[in-house]
Amino acid sequence: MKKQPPSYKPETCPVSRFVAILGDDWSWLIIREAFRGASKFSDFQKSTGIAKNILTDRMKKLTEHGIFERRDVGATGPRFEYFLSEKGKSLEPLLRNIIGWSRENLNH
Amino acid sequence: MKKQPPSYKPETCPVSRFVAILGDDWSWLIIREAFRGASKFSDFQKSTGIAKNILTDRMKKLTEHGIFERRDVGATGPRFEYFLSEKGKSLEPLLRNIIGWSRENLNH
DNA sequence: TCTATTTGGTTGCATTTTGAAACTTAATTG
DNA sequence: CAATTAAGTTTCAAAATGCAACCAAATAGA
Repeated sequence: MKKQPPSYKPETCPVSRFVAILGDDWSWLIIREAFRGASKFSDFQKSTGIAKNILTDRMKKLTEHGIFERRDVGATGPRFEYFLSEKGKSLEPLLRNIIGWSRENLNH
Repeated sequence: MKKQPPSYKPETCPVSRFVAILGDDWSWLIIREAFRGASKFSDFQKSTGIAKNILTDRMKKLTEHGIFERRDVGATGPRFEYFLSEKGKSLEPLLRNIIGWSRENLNH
């Protein structure tokens, strides 16, 4: 999404700001896993199947935007835990809506 | 999103099915424009700023998934109108949620 | 203490998707 | 029947994605 005409500049358009962060293939799956209890990098990586470099980018982006927080949990090896911030948790109703709409409208 | 482990196969995961269709940079902006009254190819193209070839792909995809319907409206030149199906209209609460969440949580 | 192990990443490169601009096609108006 | 209009297509460059191999920090165990 390179070009943005006046009506869709992130400064003035909530939908534009939304898709800039959550409008991709993986973020919602990552967030859903978090609600299910995932917290370690490897949790997300294994359960979603996302490539490691892409997961690194997404967690960084979501963390920068305050949806996740990254915490050091001293254990063997590098040891970080990603957990949903209050802002992240506030996505739960939206996630439920997505799941509900999908179940009703996207037949497999 | 190439690889999909068992727990995220579209057949069994509503979130996966959702992002496969609505998890991209443009679809929500297109849908929002439709709720605002856009209907012609050029309406969507001008108001969002999306490249024509990408818009072609998105409208095709959204139409194939029953969110838009394409109708011939005989006027000068090629003359199609894209309008939201019932399924498309059923996205309105979700769109409102997205806008609301974005306004409250994504500061510009 | 020294080494092996366990994460959580990076890097390099191939493949896919996106974007911009120019071009094409179909229909219609004058 | 030519000019116009709208909806695409095509071409090619640039960016994002995916995979596999590699690296690095920290602890556990000997």
